[in-house]
Amino acid sequence: MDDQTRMMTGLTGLGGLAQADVGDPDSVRKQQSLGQPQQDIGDILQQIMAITDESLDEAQARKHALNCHRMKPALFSVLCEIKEKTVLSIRGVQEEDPPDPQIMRLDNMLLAEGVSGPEKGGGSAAAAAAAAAAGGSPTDSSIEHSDYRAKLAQIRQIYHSELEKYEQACSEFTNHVMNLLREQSRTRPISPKEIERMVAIIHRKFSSIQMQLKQSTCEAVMILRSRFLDARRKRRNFNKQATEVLNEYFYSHLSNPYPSEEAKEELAKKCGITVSQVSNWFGNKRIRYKKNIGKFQEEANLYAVKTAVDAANVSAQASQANSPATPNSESLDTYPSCSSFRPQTPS
DNA sequence: CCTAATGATTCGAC
DNA sequence: GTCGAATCATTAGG
Repeated sequence: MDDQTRMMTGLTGLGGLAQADVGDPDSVRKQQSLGQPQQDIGDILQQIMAITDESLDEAQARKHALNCHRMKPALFSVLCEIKEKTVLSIRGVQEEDPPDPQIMRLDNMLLAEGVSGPEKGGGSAAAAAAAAAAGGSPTDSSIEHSDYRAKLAQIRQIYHSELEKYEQACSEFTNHVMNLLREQSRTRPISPKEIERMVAIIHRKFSSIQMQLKQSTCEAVMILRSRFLDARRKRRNFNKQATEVLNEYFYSHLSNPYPSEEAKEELAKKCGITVSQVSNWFGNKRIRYKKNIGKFQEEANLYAVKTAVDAANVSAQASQANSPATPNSESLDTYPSCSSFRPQTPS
């Protein structure tokens, strides 16, 4: 008990850590059970206290002596343990939290947009598809496309350079702190675990900064995208030839105006538009025709005649010697109820 | 400027 | 996935 009080008086003024050290019943028990080495510990602590009053050279020498002391590792680990129990247990509770759903969402979006991930990846492909669906002349869509791509590349570049900056700063800072702590661990009870934890704390801080970057990048992409989508709505009417081809198909298949995938592809190629535009066109055409058959009567007759003439020409060429060409009466049908679709046209 | 036409989008049903 | 239907947004024509 004598030594205990001596230690306590020696320690007064060391601050919170020292208070905690002696206050912890565990530490008291440990120190008491050490028996003889208590003397050594007391001495060491006295010496530590005295260091502040000494000259730099003296202190340095003393520090070295302390570091070489046989009891140093034991004392060090005890102090680390106590510190662990008191201070760090409070701070280190919320570590290893699962990946933030928000940051995962942001990551996924950036990946999907082609901002993060492999160079010139899916994002530009998506943009290409969107641009292709934009319609109008091919030059127009490619202009929009390249515009979008350029803007996206710009965002991408900024994102990556910022990210790199952050990562560099993070690793620099981490190294700095680690070196500092390692250096200090020679005179302060700092366990490797604590250093590890500190690194984790730093990384958390930096990743929260990264999340802000990701968030603002996502916003930028969204704005770009919405602008692009707005641009997409700036439609162009199809050219006359394309409309003609589509109408021809529609009125010659009036009984079943549902082109197959192959037929759509064929029409798309002929008209210089995309398959989805062909689908849109037929969707619109069907509903609008059905809504007002009368209005489309004239148009229907026109195309019926046209296909009839074409068919007549073809059949005349094909079977000149065969028989007196019979005009294709079916294709002249203008009412869906009368016309019957069959794949009779020589293709 | 008003209106019809038209290409694209969205939504619910299948 | 496609389809019909309603709707939006732009274009074209008067």
